[in-house]
Amino acid sequence: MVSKTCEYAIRAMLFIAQKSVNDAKVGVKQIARAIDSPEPFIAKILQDLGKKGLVLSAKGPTGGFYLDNAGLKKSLADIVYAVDGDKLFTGCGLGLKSCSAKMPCPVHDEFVVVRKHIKSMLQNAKLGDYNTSLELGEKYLKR
Amino acid sequence: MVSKTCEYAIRAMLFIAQKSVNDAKVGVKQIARAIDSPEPFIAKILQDLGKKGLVLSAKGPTGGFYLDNAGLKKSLADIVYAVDGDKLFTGCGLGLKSCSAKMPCPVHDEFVVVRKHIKSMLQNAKLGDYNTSLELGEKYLKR
DNA sequence: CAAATAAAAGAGTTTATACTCTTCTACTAT
DNA sequence: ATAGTAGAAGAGTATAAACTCTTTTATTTG
Repeated sequence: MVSKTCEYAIRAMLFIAQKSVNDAKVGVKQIARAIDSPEPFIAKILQDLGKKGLVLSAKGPTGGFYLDNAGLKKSLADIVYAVDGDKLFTGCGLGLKSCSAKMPCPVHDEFVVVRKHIKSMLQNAKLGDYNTSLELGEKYLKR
Repeated sequence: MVSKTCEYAIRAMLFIAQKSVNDAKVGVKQIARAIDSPEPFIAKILQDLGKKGLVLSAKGPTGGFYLDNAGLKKSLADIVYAVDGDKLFTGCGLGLKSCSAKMPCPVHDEFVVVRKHIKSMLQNAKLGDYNTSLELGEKYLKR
């Protein structure tokens, strides 16, 4: 559905969101532990998201990654788009380049519905929405 | 969503279905041309589907691949399952191995709904369902 | 200012997927 | 029978995604 890189990105961002409620910052090491990912790999992904303005970072002691209020309102769809591009939202289900309403593949109409479903689901899921359930241990980011 | 191999498989099977209405058989060369795929690659995929009982084949002149009535009633879900396994239907959206209702990732519930949607869509789409629209040129298998 | 900490950057490796090439075997029409 | 057609099989290559390692640069605390 989404790339592995994107899965890591979402999990990391949800963790950062959880820790950002009181202006705290989290280092890569802590993030990697929390989401059970290779540390240098998630570091790279976050650098990328930082460049694209989806996460803030500070260097030096007590530095790390964090989100402001605007960041907490970003959706999972924003992350997916930044990491994987729009192929999940717009590509053809059978891999045809010119697939469209005018020149549809056999399952075009069905896929349009499914994709809309996925898109709206991801757009409705905001990074800050899961803080309390994560805090309460009702939802998990690893294993 | 599905692997490229699986996309080719579906397109090839839909083409074979279209040509199987009057007991005709189609060769790999013709299939490759019709769905615009590398010939040896689709040959291999179809060999595999043949072993799994999803498509029939005959050797020699006038031989090729074809489907019987039972085969025409198979769904796209059967093809996806044969080629990609069940990861599309059952895997976690964030890549967690132990994700379940008991130990859910943050988006578990939403993904369950989406996956059900995808699954039922693929189960409802039978190989034989597209013969007339393909014949009429309303739907496309290449480009 | 110095030391420690943490992100930034970029090159390098591994692994899986996609795709190709070649050879072999079976079948069937003439 | 034999020649032509078509599938079967398996090894081999290319490319992209996933992941790692090392070095550099910036910042902040003492």
